[in-house]
Amino acid sequence: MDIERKWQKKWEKAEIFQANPHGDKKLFLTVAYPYPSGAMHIGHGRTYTVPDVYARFKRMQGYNVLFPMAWHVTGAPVIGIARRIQRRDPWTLKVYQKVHKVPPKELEKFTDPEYIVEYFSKEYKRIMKAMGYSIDWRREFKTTDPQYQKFIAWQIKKLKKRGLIRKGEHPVKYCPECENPVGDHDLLEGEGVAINQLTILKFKLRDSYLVAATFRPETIFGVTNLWLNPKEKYIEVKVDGEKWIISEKSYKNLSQQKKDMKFVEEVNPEELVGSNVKNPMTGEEHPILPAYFVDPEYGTGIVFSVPAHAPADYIALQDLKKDRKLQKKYKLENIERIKPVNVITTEGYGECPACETIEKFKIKNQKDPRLDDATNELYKIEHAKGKMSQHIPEYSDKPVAEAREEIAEHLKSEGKADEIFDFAEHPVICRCGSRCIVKIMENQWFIKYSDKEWKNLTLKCLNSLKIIPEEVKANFEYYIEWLDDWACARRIGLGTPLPWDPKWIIEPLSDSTIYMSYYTIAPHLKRLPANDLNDKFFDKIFLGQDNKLKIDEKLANKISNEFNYWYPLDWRLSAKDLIGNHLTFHLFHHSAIFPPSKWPKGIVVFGMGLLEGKKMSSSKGNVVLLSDAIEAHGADVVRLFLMSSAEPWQDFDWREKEVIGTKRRLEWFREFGDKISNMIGSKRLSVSKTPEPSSFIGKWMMARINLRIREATKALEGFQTRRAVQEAFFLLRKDVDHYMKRIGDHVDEEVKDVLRYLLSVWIRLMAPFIPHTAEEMWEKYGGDGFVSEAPWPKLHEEFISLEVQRAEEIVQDTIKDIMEIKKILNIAPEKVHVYVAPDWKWRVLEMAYDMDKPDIGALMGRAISEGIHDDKKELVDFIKRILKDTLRGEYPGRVDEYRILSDAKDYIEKEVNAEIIIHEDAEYDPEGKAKNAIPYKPAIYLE
RNA sequence: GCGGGGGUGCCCGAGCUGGCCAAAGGGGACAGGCUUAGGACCUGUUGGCGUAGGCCUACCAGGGUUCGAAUCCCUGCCCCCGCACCA
Repeated sequence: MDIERKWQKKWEKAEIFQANPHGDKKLFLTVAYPYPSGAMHIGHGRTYTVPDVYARFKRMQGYNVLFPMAWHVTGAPVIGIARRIQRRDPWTLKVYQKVHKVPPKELEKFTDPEYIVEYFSKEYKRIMKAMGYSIDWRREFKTTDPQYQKFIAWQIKKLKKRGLIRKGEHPVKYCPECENPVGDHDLLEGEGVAINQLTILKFKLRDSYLVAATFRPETIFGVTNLWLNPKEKYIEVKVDGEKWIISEKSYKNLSQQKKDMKFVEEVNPEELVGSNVKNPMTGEEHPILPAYFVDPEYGTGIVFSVPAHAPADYIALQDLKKDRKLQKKYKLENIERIKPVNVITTEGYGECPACETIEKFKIKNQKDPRLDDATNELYKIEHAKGKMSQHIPEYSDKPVAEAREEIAEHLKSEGKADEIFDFAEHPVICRCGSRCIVKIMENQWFIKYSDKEWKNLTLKCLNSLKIIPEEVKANFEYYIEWLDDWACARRIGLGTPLPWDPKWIIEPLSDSTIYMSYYTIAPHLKRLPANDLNDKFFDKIFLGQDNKLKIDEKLANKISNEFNYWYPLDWRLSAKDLIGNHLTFHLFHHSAIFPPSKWPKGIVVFGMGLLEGKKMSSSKGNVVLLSDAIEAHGADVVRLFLMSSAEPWQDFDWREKEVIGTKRRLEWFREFGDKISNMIGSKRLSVSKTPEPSSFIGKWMMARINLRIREATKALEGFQTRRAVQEAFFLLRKDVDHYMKRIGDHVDEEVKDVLRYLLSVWIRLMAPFIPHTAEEMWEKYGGDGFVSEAPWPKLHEEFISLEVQRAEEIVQDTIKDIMEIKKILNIAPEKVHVYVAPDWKWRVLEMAYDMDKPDIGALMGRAISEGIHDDKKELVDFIKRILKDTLRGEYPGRVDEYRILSDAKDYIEKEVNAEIIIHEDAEYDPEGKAKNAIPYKPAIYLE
């Protein structure tokens, strides 16, 4: 732990992560800046470690790397949090005490939203430093800085000038008590509940209308009656000169959507029951009937009944038919005569799909909880596969999905229908305790992502960049296509006011689309008065316009040059769930504001974090704080674990047990360093000198080291951190273990050279992942300067010889074969005879590889004609054998098996615990085993 | 519903441009070494069968292409994620 702090201080003092323009190999990467409303947990740890690892890797490769960080403090959540803290809301207090571990003294100050973000951004910064991130902190800013606000104002004005901003209205979740729109985090109940658009159909009753809300306007042709709940209160309201009858409970919601809606009087639902209303489509008369399943809060509290297609309607009708008392009470007659009317034909269903569904689900009455499932199932099937039935005028044979739209449009245009919004589920309750409603926000500002031309430009931008992983590209395409106009301003929260309509605050996703460019100039702007940073200034800096500025021209040129040096952004990293908004906006805005040469060049998308297999969630307390993890295991362990347990775009799972396993492996690495340095003496690591061993195993080790360099480098280039760690650590470790076993105690100069080289390479390969440990070892074993600035291990492709690796495989396979035979025979032989394949077998093999499609006949023919081997029986047996399983893949080339095995003789003897006799000719072969030898697979005889 | 991604050995997870895949790596379990019995560490085993290095059964289920499929195609079942004004 002290080691980690020590190196963090040294880095800071040496300013090695401060990036200034120089040289032409630059790399600029950013990761989504945090919204500091809570403590940093291990999920965040992964998010910020990935870019750090990549930044460190690229720095070692000689790039001038810029990795900056800032704080996204714009938005509403902290306002709500502060309010709840002030109110001493027990749930909020508990979360902040127990989950975010805020000390009581600090928590007291959390009634100020600004303080919350200040507290947590400090905390974040502290932990980011403790994690060893190679961030250039000079560029730090927060999104409420006056200079940044100037930048945001410039950006949004730019869009407005391009005609990409418009005004309109928009439905939102709204708390009438707080008089504010509410987000999911503001809710006590009803998180994630969607807002649905419903069609309302007007059924005329005398001089007023009963308005029924529905998702399925197309079923209007199958209406048999209307339902209302006689236990609830109903009222008459005036809308646009019309009289509507709705439930009292729906009034609150609807009155926020129909601005001129006025309460007129209460209506007794009991008196309505039994009267007839007129169908707006067909003009038929339908009776109003009582039903208790009708939810007065949902829609309008009035439902029209389509018993053929709605299970609830059907069962309610059945219930009513059985209930003589109720019929009598409301003087209902001819109830029996009401029959379901089919309107939709769906394959697999008959005249009355609702009846069939009721039977399938075995539903007894309208109080059955399974009724929802039944309704849902039928709804989905009919929507997906249903067609309007033959007898329906104008719409017959039309798919339901189409007919639905057309019918609603048609009725609306005739004034017989309207639309409203409602929550998909009730209730939705604000943290203040009151029920939320859907409110139509008027005069809302929108960014016009629906603009066709803009979409095309953005698609072009998308096609010009690299996306990791590639699969999510389809996702981007989909979102660009699908994205509609975005409400880009809010009435509450921290942020930048809209320049032309300052009572609106620019919404947080809209103010973080091109801010990466801001990092490139942030250090300078900090020292300039915000008022001097007008639009002309940004036009000059970012777009190269030749403007007269309030600030010194030389300085402005310098700033502009720095922007041009760093931009475009090479990599943007962000989470998977932000593809649909932030990342897509990022592309939209860049394409609208910057020329193609400044468009982003790459995007990396992250997965989520799991904790012991369960989804992490701060609000549920299911998190491990990053600071606790560092405390318990050390930053390098946390880093290594996070990087090795999953690729960035996959979900990772924090399992304490495996974290501890990672810790042990890291300790092993440190100890291994000591072990090696003891073996080779305390000489300097050989960074530039590459050994050239002459022994097989030495060559093999060099091949493996370089193979790992190659693979780890390739993996890191593609942000495959897990793969890189596998190669650079686990697999290399396996190779090294093997090498150590192979050399036994023969430590000669060659071995020392190889080990010195190995250690030097290995520390550097691991440095991006475990920078503190790597620095410590680098220093200890005599590396030059910081390992963070050391050159990335150079790949010597020439060492990666297939032949050398194949040779070692022969040794290993031979041992394995001997062991297997020993096991089967259950004997402990004194001597093991090993026979290598004779020359003629190699020649036949080469011949076989030479042919396009080797078969027995052709091979035999050629072998005989060339007189390769006299014994035809042996020849044909061998050919059969190699045709069966040897001829696969690429021919690795002929190897000198005798030399290889002789070279490894001592080792093999130790492994199999018997004397090894290697035969080039089968001069001693009592059981005739030698004939089994084939290339790469010597014959074996135990005695 | 729309869109995206998946189903691999006890668990996690690689492989999935077809052959060297009974399938990397980790975890767990078992056995042995070490040690004061423990912890840590090291070694080995971890689908079945087998008296000569082999055979059989396996990568959700079913079908197909191929000399050959975990890998390609079709069908079905199941799972996960996003769908907005929320960072």
